[in-house]
Amino acid sequence: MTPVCAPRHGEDFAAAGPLLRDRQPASHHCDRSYRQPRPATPGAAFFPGPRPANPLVTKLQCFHPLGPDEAAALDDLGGDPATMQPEQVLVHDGEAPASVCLILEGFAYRYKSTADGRRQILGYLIPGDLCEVELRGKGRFDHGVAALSGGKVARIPIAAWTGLRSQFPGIDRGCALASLSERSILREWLMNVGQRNALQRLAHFFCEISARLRAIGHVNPDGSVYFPVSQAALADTTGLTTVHVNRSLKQLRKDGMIHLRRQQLTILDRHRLAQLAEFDGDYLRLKRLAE
Amino acid sequence: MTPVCAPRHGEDFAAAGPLLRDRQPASHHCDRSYRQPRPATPGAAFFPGPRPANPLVTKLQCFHPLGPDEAAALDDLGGDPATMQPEQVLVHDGEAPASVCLILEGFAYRYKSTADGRRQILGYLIPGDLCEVELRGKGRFDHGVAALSGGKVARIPIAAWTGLRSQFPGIDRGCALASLSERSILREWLMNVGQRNALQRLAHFFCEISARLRAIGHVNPDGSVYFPVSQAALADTTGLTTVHVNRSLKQLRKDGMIHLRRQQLTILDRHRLAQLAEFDGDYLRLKRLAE
DNA sequence: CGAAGAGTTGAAGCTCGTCAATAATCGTGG
DNA sequence: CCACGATTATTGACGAGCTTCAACTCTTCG
Repeated sequence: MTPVCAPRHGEDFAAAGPLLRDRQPASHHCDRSYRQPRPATPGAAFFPGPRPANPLVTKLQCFHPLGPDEAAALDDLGGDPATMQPEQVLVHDGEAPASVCLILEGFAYRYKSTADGRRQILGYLIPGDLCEVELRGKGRFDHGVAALSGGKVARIPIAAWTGLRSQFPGIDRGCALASLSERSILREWLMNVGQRNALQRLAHFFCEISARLRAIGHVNPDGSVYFPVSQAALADTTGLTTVHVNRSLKQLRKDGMIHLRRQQLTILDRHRLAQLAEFDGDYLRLKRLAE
Repeated sequence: MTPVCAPRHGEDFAAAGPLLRDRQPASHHCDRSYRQPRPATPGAAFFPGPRPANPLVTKLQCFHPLGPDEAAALDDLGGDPATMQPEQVLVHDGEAPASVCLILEGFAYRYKSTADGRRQILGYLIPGDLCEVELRGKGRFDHGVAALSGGKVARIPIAAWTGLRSQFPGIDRGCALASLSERSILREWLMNVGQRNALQRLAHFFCEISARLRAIGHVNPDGSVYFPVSQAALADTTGLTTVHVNRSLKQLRKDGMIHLRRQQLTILDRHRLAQLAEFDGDYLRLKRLAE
């Protein structure tokens, strides 16, 4: 836990562009937010090649095959993607948003906070992930959603989105399966935080997020993945403190399991890491897991 | 955690009736499982009055009003309710059951186990709760479900159940809302285990389960509720050990917050308990909360 | 370069876990 | 109705994992 009210230095989504915060006084700071993350080693291409226009297509196809018309419909969704900045709130706790929120680039996270500012991260949203309104109309969020890194989001009006889901059964089914996957992840996280020690919790999270990133093709040629998760966020994810996260990471590094530096995560020994964490990715329900 | 392979001394549901275990050698032990729990104090009526035939109706109405035809359809579901015995497995981890499982009496729970026998309880099923197959056909469980106490279950064939949901929109919506409630509970549990201390975790769980039981009318005249949850189960729910649960309960009792004895839980000071746990029942999404 | 954030480290302490033994309770059979 | 065996609850002593506090270093970015 980290005793700061989440989201730290949070900004309102609606007031994103012009609003400047004391913490980020520079005027074109937001550039950073949707720039491709810099390579881990100078010169190394960050992503294998040009990305498909709509990561949602890639993501849904991890769960259910889409027809060409369905993929086209999703591509047409577009709208104007907005940039998101680190710690910017996408959905407030208690809000009933009028739109569905699609992550195009970067990471976001769901969270809950305690009165004294402790924060629990409830899940991560990576490119292609949707932050849906639960059941038309009725959907008050019982948690918040915020950007973890800079990136891009698309806001899709609820009407348009439900229309799309009802019109294209493949999309609908893909989303339903993705939603089940999310619930399975929640259960696994509860297991993680409730029953495993610090080393295992971190190892499990690394296995999971790397599987998800691989599934949507977000792997660098050298096998590393973009991982903009600070140790403070790791702490709030695993129910530990930053200090203990730091020490546990040191251990994992010493044991040759991972390499984590400059927002680049490399899993050096997938087998041992999974064994330590008792990780079995079946619960993710991904059709095709890279490798 | 409790280092025993969950479900402890588990029995197969299919082989329920005749199967006897070394641990329970007596031949009519199963009597206990579907008997009404005995009164906390001799002579006290356990339930206010005769219960409605189908607790599912009561439960769904906590989320969405049902038409008379819909309630009638649920009543007709019936089938032959089977008795369940404590620790009997209702759905195995990894199973793809052919029926939906409705709890009629008693408590059940979802769980996951580690290799070394530690167990995390992922949620409780109380009368009226359904253990649905997730998405027709595809539904392999990534966790197990077992009876916590003795009770009764009804098995509803998937086809009949999906038919019912598609035929009656009120039922369908009620179930969808109930499912959202379950997910919200999962998130709240993650928060609980990740960010709160032992006292708070227990307090929060008591607040939650008592709210759910009140919502379906399972309250005794004296305000107590049937609570067949052993300290070992509480430990596996909260990610603590039985010893520490025991000490924390002692503290809660000393502070005059709860009374817990012989499977009867009374919340003596709801306000202070909720305050300690930072409990706000909104996430349960119950339309009418008793009181 | 300088400031701010993120990561790292040490020392001390507290919450919670482990081990182990005793007491209370429950269900069953005599 | 009481006694017995098994499970569950309770307690003490001790130890470990994790937290807290606080300082320092490294990285990032204007």
